[in-house]
Amino acid sequence: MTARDDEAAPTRQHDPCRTREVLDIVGDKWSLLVVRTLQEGPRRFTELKRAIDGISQRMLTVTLRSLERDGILTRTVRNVMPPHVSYELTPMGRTLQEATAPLLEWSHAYLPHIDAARAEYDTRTGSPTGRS
Amino acid sequence: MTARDDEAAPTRQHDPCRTREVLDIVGDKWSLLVVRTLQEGPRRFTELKRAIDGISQRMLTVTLRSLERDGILTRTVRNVMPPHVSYELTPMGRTLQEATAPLLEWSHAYLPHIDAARAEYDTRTGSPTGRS
DNA sequence: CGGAATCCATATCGATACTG
DNA sequence: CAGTATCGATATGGATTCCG
Repeated sequence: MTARDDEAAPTRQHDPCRTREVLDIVGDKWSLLVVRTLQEGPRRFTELKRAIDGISQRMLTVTLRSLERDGILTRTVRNVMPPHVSYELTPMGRTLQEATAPLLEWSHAYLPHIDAARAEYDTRTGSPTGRS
Repeated sequence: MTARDDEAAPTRQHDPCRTREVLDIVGDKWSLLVVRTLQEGPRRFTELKRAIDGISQRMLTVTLRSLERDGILTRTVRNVMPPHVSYELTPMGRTLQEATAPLLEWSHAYLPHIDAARAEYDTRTGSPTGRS
């Protein structure tokens, strides 16, 4: 349930709930990829679909709708034949892109390290990968 | 200049897979919350459970195991009665915490704006989200 | 105290088919 | 071209119970 009554928040140390909500926005499988692709400028539906490898039509639509609803991007329809729909980051969307940039850079830097850590863990604990 | 002539606006993909993988690490429901709580120092299991409101025992265990496997945190067991298990960020875990800090700050700043954007979108489209 | 194991509800996602 | 609708597989997460 999404209870929107946060006026009774105790303001203790930091607010635990809000931190989680940001993942409801960009924590899904494709949102960050869409935001990152749109960072370079407006793109059409099929352009996005081509740019984001592996995404299905359905998930692209769902992701775009969600981001549009959250005010991260805008959807502009030109009613011609064939249809022309363009997506573009809002100012808020650009601030999101900037806020996520460090995380994307981190992933670049540390994913190999994580692969190594996983392998080491699996070896140590005798997990499926290593086997005996 | 341009060796290629027809590369007007290609909408290329940078590297699609790696960007996604970071979400397999911190894109779940609780990982960022755990990392953020451990930012303040080592914590025991029950301390984490109390600090992260709403998390179940199962999900805390699962999340901690995953982060341990990825080398984000360490698990230290003191074999006494009652058992004493302490979790602590690794150096790599701290770099992750720093990389996600901007995103957490962003959520702090923009979540109210997003709530407004959602309400406006739902009103505009007559969406059934909030029900009547 | 700090889990592991099981059961089950829901959320998420992909594939496919159809539409204006 | 840019969707929508439906279906089914799988992932995720909560509640509960048990155990050293």
